[in-house]
Amino acid sequence: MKRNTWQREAVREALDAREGFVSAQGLHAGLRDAGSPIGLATVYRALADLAVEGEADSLQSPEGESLYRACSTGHHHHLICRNCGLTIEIEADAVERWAQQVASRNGFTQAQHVVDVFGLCDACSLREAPGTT
Amino acid sequence: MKRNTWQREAVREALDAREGFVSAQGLHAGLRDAGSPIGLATVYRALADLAVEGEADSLQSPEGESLYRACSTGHHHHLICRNCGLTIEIEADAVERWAQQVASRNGFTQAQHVVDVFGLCDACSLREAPGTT
DNA sequence: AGCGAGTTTGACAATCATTATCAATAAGGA
DNA sequence: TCCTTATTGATAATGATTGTCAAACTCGCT
Ligand SMILES: [Zn+2]
Ligand SMILES: [Zn+2]
Ligand SMILES: [Zn+2]
Ligand SMILES: [Zn+2]
Repeated sequence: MKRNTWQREAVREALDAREGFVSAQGLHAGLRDAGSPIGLATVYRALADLAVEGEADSLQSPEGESLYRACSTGHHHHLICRNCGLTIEIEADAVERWAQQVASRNGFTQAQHVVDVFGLCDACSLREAPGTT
Repeated sequence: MKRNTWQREAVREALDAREGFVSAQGLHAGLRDAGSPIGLATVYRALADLAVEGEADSLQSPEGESLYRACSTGHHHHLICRNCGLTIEIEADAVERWAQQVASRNGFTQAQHVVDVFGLCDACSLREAPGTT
């Protein structure tokens, strides 16, 4: 049976408190800094569980790290600033349909998909673009 | 200046010979099995270069490995069988436009996107589904 | 063909995120 | 409260990827 521990709750809360995506390492560091004695392995486990249960979204950063984020509800995708990490959830039925179509049209079943858009947010764009340096 | 070595050529050819995506480790193993004395680090470097030069596509497997594949030309996405690795290149202007739109509509610039569909191919679907096992 | 500066290679060490261990702890039903 | 057993966490192990650096090689030049 699944038990309730303060650790799992702590991870859930820490995740909720974040704006964008965080790595397990990052979240653990944050918790430790906040005084929690929670262990690293536990954070990994808790995040993996949350992701399975649908309470968290997960994706791979370009560097290969697994990133997590508290997930509102339902299936959606993300628009992520690769400079400051700002994340915006986006829904796009059109893309969902397209993915299904592409899959079945090619004889594929049990289709899943990875759809994420990375870029520079409004604010960060200004700092990168101006100087034609 | 960039020099031509048999190693780089070997990697390019080995990659062309593959059907789906391969990991650097996998490609290296294959080359070694074929009798080549090429080093692992070199394969990593060659693949990274090919990816930058646009001669290879790269993506992260769900397990976090970097996978590479000889890339025909131009920007496109993939439909990948998560059982046998069969890969189909797909183009979808609609998705490209959508990604751009989502980005700019939210003030993002320099948008890139990750769009891949995973599923079970025709053949693999049969072996997984039948027995309600 | 022979030379030499500058690249590239490759064996091996170093990183680094993630997973496995496993004894100690604590959750929750009886 | 007591017992069973899931969970925790310090630490070791794993495994992919990158860094190191001397030796080998490329290629323009003579
Ligand atoms: Zn930003
Ligand atoms: Zn979707
Ligand atoms: Zn491709
Ligand atoms: Zn298949």
